[in-house]
Parts: sequence; structure tokens; C-alpha cells
Amino acid sequence: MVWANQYRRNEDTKKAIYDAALALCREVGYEAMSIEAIARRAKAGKQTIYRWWPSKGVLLLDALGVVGNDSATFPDTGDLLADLSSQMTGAARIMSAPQLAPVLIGLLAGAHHDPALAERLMSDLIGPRRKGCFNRLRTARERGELPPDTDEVLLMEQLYGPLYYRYLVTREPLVESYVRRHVNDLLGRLVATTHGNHQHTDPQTGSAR
Amino acid sequence: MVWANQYRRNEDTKKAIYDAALALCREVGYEAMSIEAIARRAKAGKQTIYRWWPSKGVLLLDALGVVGNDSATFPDTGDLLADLSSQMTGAARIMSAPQLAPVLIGLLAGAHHDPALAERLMSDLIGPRRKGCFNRLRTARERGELPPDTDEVLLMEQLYGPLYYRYLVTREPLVESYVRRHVNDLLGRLVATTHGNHQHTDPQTGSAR
Amino acid sequence: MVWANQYRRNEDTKKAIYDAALALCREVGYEAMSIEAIARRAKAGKQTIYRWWPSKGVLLLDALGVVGNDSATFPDTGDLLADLSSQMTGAARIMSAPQLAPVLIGLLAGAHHDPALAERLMSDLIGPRRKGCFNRLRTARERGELPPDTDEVLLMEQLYGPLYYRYLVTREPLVESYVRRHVNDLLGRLVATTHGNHQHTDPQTGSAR
Amino acid sequence: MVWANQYRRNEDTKKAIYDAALALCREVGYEAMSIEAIARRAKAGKQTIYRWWPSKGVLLLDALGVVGNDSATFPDTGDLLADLSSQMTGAARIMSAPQLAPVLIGLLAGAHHDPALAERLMSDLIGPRRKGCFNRLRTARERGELPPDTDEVLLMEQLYGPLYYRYLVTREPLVESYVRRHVNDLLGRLVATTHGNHQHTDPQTGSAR
DNA sequence: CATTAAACGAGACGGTACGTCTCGTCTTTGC
DNA sequence: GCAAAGACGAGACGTACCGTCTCGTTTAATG
Repeated sequence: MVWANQYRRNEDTKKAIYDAALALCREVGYEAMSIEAIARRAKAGKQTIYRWWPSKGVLLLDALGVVGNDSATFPDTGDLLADLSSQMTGAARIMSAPQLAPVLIGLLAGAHHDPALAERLMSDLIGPRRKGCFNRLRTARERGELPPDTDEVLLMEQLYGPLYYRYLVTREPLVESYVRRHVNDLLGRLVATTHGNHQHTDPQTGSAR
Repeated sequence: MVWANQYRRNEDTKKAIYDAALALCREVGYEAMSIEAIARRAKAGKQTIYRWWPSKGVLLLDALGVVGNDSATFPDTGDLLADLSSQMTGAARIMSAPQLAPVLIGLLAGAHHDPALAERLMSDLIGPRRKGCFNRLRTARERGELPPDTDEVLLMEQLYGPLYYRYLVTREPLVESYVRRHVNDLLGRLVATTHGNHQHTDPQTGSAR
Repeated sequence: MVWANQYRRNEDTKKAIYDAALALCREVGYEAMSIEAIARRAKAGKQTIYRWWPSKGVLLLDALGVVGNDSATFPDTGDLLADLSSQMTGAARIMSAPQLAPVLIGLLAGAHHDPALAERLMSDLIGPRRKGCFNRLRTARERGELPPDTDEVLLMEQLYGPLYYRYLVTREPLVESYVRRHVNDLLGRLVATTHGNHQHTDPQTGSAR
Repeated sequence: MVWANQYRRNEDTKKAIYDAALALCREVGYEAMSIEAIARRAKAGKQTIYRWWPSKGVLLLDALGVVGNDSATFPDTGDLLADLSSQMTGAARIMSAPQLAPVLIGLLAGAHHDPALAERLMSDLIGPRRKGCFNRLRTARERGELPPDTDEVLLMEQLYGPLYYRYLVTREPLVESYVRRHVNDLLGRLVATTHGNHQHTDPQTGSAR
């Protein structure tokens, strides 16, 4: 593609740098990972890294390759509660993956004093996911699954906030049961559904769990 | 008293180090702040700092002097909604204070790879506030202001989660109107709905008991 | 040539470091001179020094630039006594120069627990001078100026030993008259020459009385 | 005795400090030995050391206890050559003892920028030995064993200079054969004796070939 | 004896330097 | 003409000692 080689960039080197960055991040953590070490491991010149990425955080964000992945697309089976549960447990699983957890907090912290990283983080990682969730909630509202006066943004933050809180502040494991309980609890108050208890039937087996 | 000077610690030096740490954190940010610079500004020897604090984060936590302050005591006027609004807007104001915001995210990030800092953060900063909120919610439940099957910990996290989300993830200003809208929205649904969720969790650790 | 810049070394920096080292050595002495201070004065990074020299002593030895200088070449006018007197008074002058005296003793002391310095000292400073003297003595023996059974090494050490003794042990000034008296006395006994200098000195202080 | 306890000095502590100093000197060498480490090992306070000794060198000199020992007394059997050989081989043995060699050079180097150490070194260690030798040589001259115009000080330095030269400059082992050869050679020319020594040594390394 | 003054161990303190590490820039060399 | 290699100035890291300065606790001598 034209753009990719517009700057005569060596794709092999790029890949080696991404690999080295990811490997190092897993091994020593985001903070302890140095550009020097990435270059060393990738057998790349330091200048090559400084030429193409403004900071360790942005490099890592690129390396994660989150731009094009589909984790931002929200499922829409028609059942809002099920869709939210499924998407959010997936998100929780990713957030609490041992390799990724320290990365995200590192990136979030870095964004507080690195506007470039902040922008990339929002446009590539956070933004698309917010948009996907927002759209799903709007659709739900239009279908009548949610009250017509629902503030989708506020609801979205009420949904995801506690996950981030657990992940970032108390560092407790984001187990699936917690996520489901939270979503049921929050949505349960909001939607007009008869549901005496909060046990859910597994759509696959049909057996109560 | 004997204990205080048991280690023959110089209180003037301690104060100078706290002052220097706080000033530097404000000026250059948590990450960019070095122990070397703190010592320089406090006219203290580096060893003096290393002698008394295990890390930059713990030093800063001590410097914030959050241990004994009363921001952890929850108001109880009998009106839960008003009390929550007042406490949470206060918390939001503190969190979004320009001097403090980068400190907290730095500490939270640091806690992810520094167990000692994590423990201090939880025991001195996060824990007491969680406990205060938990107690206020329990009192409210016992008074009948909340449904008898309310899970205080989950509710607490639903209350504070979005604040941290805004502060840490999207870095939007934590304006008072947002906080009030969120609290009204969440509490409003709760007091007007019957439902059930009967698991209880420990307010400190959050783990089910 | 290629070799010199094989390591892409910055010659300006090298010169600045040599200058700083020599200046500092003169000002504060060998022991009190720190690598940190050399770097500071030379406006060089500490790492640059540690990269190229294994120790303060070796750096100073290089800075003295004794490798290529010609003080190691022994004069040969055909008159052994005159040649020795001239070379040794020169050596004595150098050894007792106020800037150099503390350097040499520092290097000699350092060589006792730094094999690398010991080797450099011998190969660059001591060795060539020993060789030059040895050759001159051998030539003299071959010419019949010295007895055919002369041990040049022993004689050399008998010649220079007292100079070092005065310089290193009693720290008396290595005045020219002493050197000449010693050489005359030693050689006079060895070759068939009239000689005589019968000044006596105090055994404690060594000063002439 | 009154004087000794005038300052109410603890003799046990003093002994422990001496022992620690000597042990450390043997183990890590003079340069690497710190007052901090001496205090640590002697279980003494640092202040106690700083109270009684002006420097590491003087402390060590005291610890060596050279003041009163009898190595300064010169033998007088009537045979000058034998007496010199015996005394000097003894001195050489002491100088080249592995534990002492680095101490002496350290003290000599220290004396170059520590007048107090220089004075103590001369009055306690070097001076008495010079005096003893001087007296023996004077006696020999008065007995006619040496020419009447002999300069005892010069001769003394010609005798001992090469020993120090080997010990300090070339760091070759001060083997007995070398000492005897040197004394025989020097004295042999001076007194009326038949002698001869035809061994040759390499001028660079000094080792016999 | 009780007082008292010093020596003592312990170790905090402000400093300096150590030798290593990484930063981000700059230069040289090879492909 | 970009990329690797790495030198460079800069400066922080955490440690070791420096020499000074309290602290309480012996310990010896004086009163």
C-alpha cells in the first residue's frame, strides 16, 4: 500500500520492534521497559524508534494493534442485558489478563502528562469502544428496551466505571460473576422486565446455573 | 513521647522532605519527580530519604498526610441522597484538583508493580474512605432508606466507579453537575424499585464472604 | 588513520578530559581527584570516561602522555658519568616537580591493587626508561667504560633506587647536588676515576649540615 | 599509669579497633579499608575512632605497634657485611610480606598529602630504622671497616634505595639472593674484599635469565 | 555514696562519589 | 539515503563512606 511505504519504512524492522516491545512489556512491565531495551532486543537502532514513535506509550499502543481489531464492535442479539453481559465480561477478561493489566494502567497514567498519547489512546482504544457501546444503548432506547429519557453516556459510564474502579483502584480480580451481578443489578432497575431473581438461563444449554 | 523519637528522627527534615515532594509533584508530575530532586530541594541527603521511605510513592502518600485527615468520615444528616451528593462532589473536587490529579494516577499505577505501595494506598487512602461509605450505606439500609437486600459494596462501586472512570480514563473534568446527576440517577432508581440481590461483600477487600 | 577512529571516538572530548584530569590532579591531588569531578570540569558525561578508561590511574597515565615522549631516550655522548648525571638530574627534576610528585606516588600505590594500572605503568612509564638506561649501561660495558662483569640491572637499580627512596620515603627534595654526589660516588667506585664529594648529611632529616 | 587513663580511655575498645583495622587491612587492603568498616567490625562507634585518631593511616600505624618493636636495632657482630646482609634481608622479608606490602605503600602515599601521617611515619617507623643503620655505619667507619670519608647517609640510601625501588616501583619479590647480591656488590667495592657476582638480569622484568 | 563529666555504642544527618543505567541527540559506516 | 551501531552530554539510580552531630548508657573520679 502506498501510505505504508510512503516514508520508505522497513516493515520487518517495524515488526521486530513491535514484537520486542510486547515481549518486554510482558516480561518486565510497562514502567520498567525502556526504549533502549526494545531497540536492543529488536536489533534496531534507537534512532529508528525515536524517528517513528513519539513515546514508549504510543509505540506500545501501536504494537498492541488495537486499531483494527473487532473488540470494539458491540454484539446486538436483540437482548440488551445478554449483549452487555457478554461484551463486558469479555472486556473484563481482557483487562484482567496478567500481561495487559499493567499496560493499560501505564498508558492511562502516561496519558496524564503526554497529550499525544492521550489522543492516541482515546482515538484508537477508548473512543471506538465507547462509540460501540453508545450505539448499542441508543438502539436499545429506540427499540424501547430502555426508558426514552435514558442518558446513554451516563449509563455507559455507570456500566463500565465499576469495572475500571476494580481494575485500577482496588486491583481485585474482575471475575465474571461480579460483572454479571453488576450489570444485572444496574440494568434490572432500569428496564421494564419481569425477573423475580437474577439467575440467568444459559442460552446454550438452557440449564439454570 | 518515647516512641516518636525512638528512632531519633529529625522532624524538621521530615517536613522539608514532605514539602519538597509535594512541590515537585505539582511542578513536574509524579513520574518525572526524582528522589534526587526531592533531596536537593529539601536540602536533605538522599540516604535520609532512602532510610525512611521504601519508594517515591510511599513517600508521597505520607506527604499527602491522608492518614489522619477526616475526608474519610462520611456525613450523616439522615438524608442519604444529600449526604452522598455532598461527599462525592467533595471527593470529585479533590480528585480533579490540578495538583492532585497526576499524583493519584501515579500512585495507582505504581501500586500495580509495588506491593508495598499498594498496601499503603489501600490501608491509608482507599480503605478508610471505602469503609466510611460502606458504613453510611449500611446505616441507610438499616433505616430503610435503601432496600433491605442492598449490596453496599456493589452500590459503593457503582457510585464511585464512574467518577474514577472519568478521572482516570477519559480525563474529563469532574464537574459537580455530572456527579449530582449520576448520584440522583442511580439512587433515584434504587429507592423506587424492588429487586433482589443477596450476596454481600466485604467493604475493604470486596471479596465475597 | 582508520584505527584511530575505528571506535568513532570524539577527539575533542578526549582532550578535554585529559586537560581536566591534569588540572584537577594539580589542584587537589591524585587521591582527592574524582572521576565525577573530571567529567564535570571537562563537560563530559561520566559514562564517556568509564567507557574508555578502566580507572582513574590509567586515565591519568594516558593524560600524562608519557607513551611517546622522549624522556626515555638516554643520552650517549661517550662519557657515561656525564650522561648518567644529566639524565638522572633531569629525572629527579621531573619527579620532584610539585605537580607530578603526588601523581607518581598515587600511581605507584594504585598499581599495588590494580593489575591493569600496574601493567600500563610498567609498559608505558617505567619499562621504557629502564630499557633506555639498561641499553646505555650495556653499551658502556661493551666499550670498556664499565667492568666486564657488571650486572646492568643491579647497577641501574643502585643508581635509581636512592632517588625513589628520597622521593617516596623521606620526601626530601631531590636537589641536583645530591643526585650528582650519588652518581659520582657510585660510579667512581666502579670505574677508575678520581672523584670526591664528602658532604655529610643528618641521618634523620637528610638535610646537609 | 596515670597518663593512659587520664582520658578514661577504654583499653578493650582500643584493642578491638586495632584488631579490626589490622584484619580489614589484610582482607581488603589499605585503600579499600574504611573507618566505617573498622567501627562496624570492632563494634565501636565511629566517633570513638575519630576521637582518638586523626586518620586511617595514623590508626593503622598505631595498630601495627611499630613504635616499640626492636626491628630498628641494628646487629653489631663486628662484621659489617654480615650485619647489613642480615638486617636487610630481614627488612626485605618484612617489606614483601603479603599483608604488609600494601600497607606501607598506602602509608607512604598518604604521607604525601597528610602531614600528620608523614610526621608519625617518620618518627615511629622510618626514623628509628634510619638512625640504627646510621649508627652502625658510623661505628664501622670509626673502626676502619669503611673509608674515613664515607658519607653514612648517602651509603645508607644507596643500600636501602634499591630495596624500596623493587618493592614500590617494580613490585618484584624481594628475594634474599637479590638483597645479598646487592649488599655484597655495593660494600664489596667500598671495603677491601674480593668478591664477584656475574648473574645478569633482564632490564624490563628484572628476573634472572 | 551520690554526682558528674567523659567516653562509649549507636546511628541520623548533609554531603560527595561511586559505577550503572537510560534518556534523547548526534555521527559514522555499511548496505 | 535509511538503518545499525553506538558515542555523547546529561542526570537519576541506590549504595558506601565521609566527618559531624546528637542521643541514652556506662564508667570512672571526684566531692
